[in-house]
Amino acid sequence: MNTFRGMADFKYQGRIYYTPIELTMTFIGGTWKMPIILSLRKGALRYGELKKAIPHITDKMLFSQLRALEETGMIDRKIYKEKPPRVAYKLTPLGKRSLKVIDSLHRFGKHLIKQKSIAVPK
Amino acid sequence: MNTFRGMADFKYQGRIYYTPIELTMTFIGGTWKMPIILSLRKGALRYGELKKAIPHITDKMLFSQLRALEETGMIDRKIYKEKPPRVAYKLTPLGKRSLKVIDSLHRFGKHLIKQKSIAVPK
DNA sequence: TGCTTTACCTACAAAGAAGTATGTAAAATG
DNA sequence: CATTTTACATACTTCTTTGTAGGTAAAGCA
Repeated sequence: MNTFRGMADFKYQGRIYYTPIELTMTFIGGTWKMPIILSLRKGALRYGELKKAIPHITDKMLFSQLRALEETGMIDRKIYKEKPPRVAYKLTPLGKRSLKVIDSLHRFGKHLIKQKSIAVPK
Repeated sequence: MNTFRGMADFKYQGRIYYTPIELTMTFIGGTWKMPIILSLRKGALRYGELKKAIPHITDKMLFSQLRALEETGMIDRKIYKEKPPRVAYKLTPLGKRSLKVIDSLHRFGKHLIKQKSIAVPK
């Protein structure tokens, strides 16, 4: 059986990657990162607005994925020092660039829906 | 807290999906499906050839992901009734279509490598 | 007849991602 | 001064994915 572990292609933040695709998935993979990025495509949103924009997300996932997206430089977190302290999240240039990729995944999904004759309400 | 579970957007093979992107990830997501698809882009390969083409994959993952890709119609499995029984895997038209998407993910990864100044050997 | 090759296949364990439930601080509001 | 709202934060559990470590069947070869 295959137990060989060869040389990694590259490292990022202590993790080993064998292909650029694996790296991409660290930035936009998982259930919630892409929905968050898509929600921000028209401009900055507050925490509560994101929660409304993404119907099924829990606080835990929203907050942890926002932190993850911040750490990788996909979104910016801006605190406005107003009377009710206000926080807004927006896409960085890198985040905006990822929209093309996410759109490609979205279009393939729509193609699948047609091809596989999956019923979509509305 | 958010315990609301609303209406699903659509169903496929008993699973619930809220966006076309989620559906796409069922077809090409996970660690190994995209490397397998990329390995087949130049033409059909046998099981053993795929194993050589994808250095770090185990038998378990190669075989289970080949089955998954077959089930979703991304690849075809052809058995040649020759003296040493021979099996070849190749992309279906749907599998070929996914190459565009995978390429988009690949290019974004390369962009990240440049942007984040990640060292890549060779 | 025993050994090798090809193409699988499975039980079990470990690791990682996501969900459940609950808590908190600071300011506005009644 | 008690209550509500906003924006988080964490402990714990469950679910899913991946890895480890084996095994098998069929045919050809020595």
